[in-house]
Amino acid sequence: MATVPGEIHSFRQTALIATLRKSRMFAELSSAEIDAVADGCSLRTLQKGEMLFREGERGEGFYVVQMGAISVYRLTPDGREQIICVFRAPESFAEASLATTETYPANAVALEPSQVILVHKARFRDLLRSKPELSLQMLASMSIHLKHLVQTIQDIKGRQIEFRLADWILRQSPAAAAGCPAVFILPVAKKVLAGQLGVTSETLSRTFARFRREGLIHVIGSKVHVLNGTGLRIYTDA
Amino acid sequence: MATVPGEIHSFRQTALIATLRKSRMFAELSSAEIDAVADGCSLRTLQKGEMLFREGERGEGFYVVQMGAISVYRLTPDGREQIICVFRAPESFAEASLATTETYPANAVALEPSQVILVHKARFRDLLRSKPELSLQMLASMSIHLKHLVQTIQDIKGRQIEFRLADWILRQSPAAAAGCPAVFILPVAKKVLAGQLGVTSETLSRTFARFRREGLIHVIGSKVHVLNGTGLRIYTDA
DNA sequence: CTATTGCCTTGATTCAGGTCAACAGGAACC
DNA sequence: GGTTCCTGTTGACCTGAATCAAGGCAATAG
Repeated sequence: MATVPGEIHSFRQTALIATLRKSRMFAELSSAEIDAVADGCSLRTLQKGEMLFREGERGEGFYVVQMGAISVYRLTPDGREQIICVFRAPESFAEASLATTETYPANAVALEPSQVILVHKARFRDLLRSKPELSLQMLASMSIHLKHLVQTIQDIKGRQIEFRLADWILRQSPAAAAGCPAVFILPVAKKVLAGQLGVTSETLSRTFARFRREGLIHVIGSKVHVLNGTGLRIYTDA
Repeated sequence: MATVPGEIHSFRQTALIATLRKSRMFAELSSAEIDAVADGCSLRTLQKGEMLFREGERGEGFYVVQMGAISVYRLTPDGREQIICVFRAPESFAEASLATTETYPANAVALEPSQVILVHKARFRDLLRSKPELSLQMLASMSIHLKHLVQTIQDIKGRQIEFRLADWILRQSPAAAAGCPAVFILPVAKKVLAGQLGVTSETLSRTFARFRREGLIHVIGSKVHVLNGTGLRIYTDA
């Protein structure tokens, strides 16, 4: 992108490369290969609430989150937003835009101040042609998203927020899942979490309240105390 | 798979190659390349109701439908089946199994007597390594599925079967979508269609009944007369 | 120190769609 | 012929979650 003189540029580049290396897709590349990928990237900084892309825009490439959190969502015809997935470092998303000339099928917005790495389409395609192994990584990455989406579809129909919230809580805190009391901080606003779980914030609030009433958890602001992980299990097993 | 002597084998092979050529993924390959792909394939014939694979099984590769219809679905914890997608010739599915060592994340069953081509994983991966362009096709194919799933998630939450059914009907019959009266045959049993649309068969039945009462369609068995496509539009636009 | 604004909680009400149950028409089979 | 099995239709009822509406509580702005 913008040419930045020496020192700063190399600092940026170092951070960028470190992120790429942490991402699943590029984890197994050699230094030289990562450098090659990094050359086809640019960095974008986003304010909280700033859009990264919108549904219908031409895809420029795919993204790797370096910092912050990006919510990918669609708007239902009646205007509500259905969050498809929230990505954090060092996850990648919108890989699909690589393969087709089509436009992004969803919107992406920064939930907090964020930095994302844009991997430019054309340059990356060139790279793919010369590095067939890379394409297997891409396929793997996309298949994980596919699986995730399949899971989401299931969850949304598979009834009961109790289930989904209990499951989500236990995934946040391995200790709690093991049965020990534990505390963790909500990584996103409750409003956003509600979106992720596919319900309104009112419903999420009520479900937290129910868990609290049953003595399973204790919520203070964004701090969640899991008092009885085993009790939550009951919901997920149901 | 099983070696079949001369004539029959080559007949099979010809049909198989014809199907591969029609599939989006292999459409742009040369004859020699398609032959190479076909060498890594085997054919499987399924009775109606026969399982192709089950959730949790090791993925042997991905499939191209040659004949019939395959329903890919998951079971919700309470035992209902959520159909993810129904595939017909010459669509391909389960591409995701190529990239990872993981197991199939869903079940696949033949809705009618069917034939599918199994593209073996290991052999196809070898091919990918030597033909990087092929991997772009793969990526494109998977991104279409991704997009489809995103759409499905949206539809399931995005309320109102009226919408989904009206939309589905209009997609079955371009003529009806254009506003002309038209007739078409349901490609699957109503029960299955209900699953695809994410509702019970009772609800589907009632929705058909409503459309009938409103004079939009007329259903006799599996024959659907669209009387007023424009009227159906109203639901989809809402 | 008050307003304003955004986020969260809680209650009352509504409604789409699921569940249960009864029944009708076919198709396949004896 | 009758039986059984299967798919569809329709009705009665129930329920999970959305919607509407009213506050509460912080944090920031004036």
